[in-house]
Amino acid sequence: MNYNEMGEGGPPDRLGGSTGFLLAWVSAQAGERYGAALAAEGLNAHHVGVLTLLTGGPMPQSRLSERLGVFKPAMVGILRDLEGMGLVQRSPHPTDRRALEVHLLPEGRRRVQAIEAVNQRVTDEFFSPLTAGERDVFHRLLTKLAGRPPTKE
Amino acid sequence: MNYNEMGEGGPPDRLGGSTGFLLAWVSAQAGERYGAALAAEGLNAHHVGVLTLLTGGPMPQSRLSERLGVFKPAMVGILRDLEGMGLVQRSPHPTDRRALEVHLLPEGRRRVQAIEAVNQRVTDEFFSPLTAGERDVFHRLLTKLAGRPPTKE
DNA sequence: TATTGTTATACTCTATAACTATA
DNA sequence: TATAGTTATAGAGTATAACAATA
Repeated sequence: MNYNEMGEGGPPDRLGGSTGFLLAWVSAQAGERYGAALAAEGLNAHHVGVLTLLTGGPMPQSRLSERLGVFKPAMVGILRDLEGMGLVQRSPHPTDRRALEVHLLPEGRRRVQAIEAVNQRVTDEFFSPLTAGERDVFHRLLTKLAGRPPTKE
Repeated sequence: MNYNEMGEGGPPDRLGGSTGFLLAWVSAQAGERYGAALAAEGLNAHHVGVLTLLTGGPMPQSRLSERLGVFKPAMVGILRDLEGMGLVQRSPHPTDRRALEVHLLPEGRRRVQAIEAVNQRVTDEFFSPLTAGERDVFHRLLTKLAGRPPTKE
């Protein structure tokens, strides 16, 4: 279902009453905006996922696949992109010669900061219908639904 | 990004702090559960969208495509499915001989009620981490984000 | 000339299989 | 025998093109 094309003003009346449907629709709208902002940077969600994970330190390619829920063949292309942009580097794993360890290059770290700025801007715009207090509540409720201990951004 | 495979307990730490990411992750989880429940009924989101829209009365095929944001060629298959299940019927449009008007059959109306029961059950389960009051708040905040006048389920 | 519904086709994403080189 | 990374391939899902019938 293409929630983004379902009408200009919002979801159809007869479907918009369900909380689950609303959740899907709002999330699709947000994804559309984030995606467009990232595309302007030449990146997609996969790229951002990899870069963000690597801020915690280098990681073998196989763990990146696991952590992001991306199949290994797809990860090959993602890393080729990022390496082509000079954002990451693949180097031999110190002990396992089958594996490649993926490092975040300085340019990649700068890009992560740029992404965070974009994220902040899009978030501020997207959640502008809510007051600051409402945003906190929304974040807290999402955290509860995600089944994690509540932590604030 | 396959948000459903990103770990059993929740989104990765380094990504889960952003409200936008949390929204995408929670929505993907919900979609996964709704999708599984619908699949057990032999339906998908497109089928449900069509059936739900038709509860308001018959509609030409072209308007169904518009309202659901589904391309016309895809709608052909969706309606073939639903007609095969005996849930809808396509009949000649009274005035425009190019068009086909799609009607909800009695069996289709019963199925809509079954879907609503499934929806209610999955919703209750999915939002069980929230109190009743929190669910209302969540629904209201989603409605504000969807840019519609607040209406309750 | 434009629109409805259809078929045919292309393109993107995602998933699986199979191969190599290691372990 | 199993795993890491790769290539090749298959499959959904989705978008476009083109057509016949009608407006």
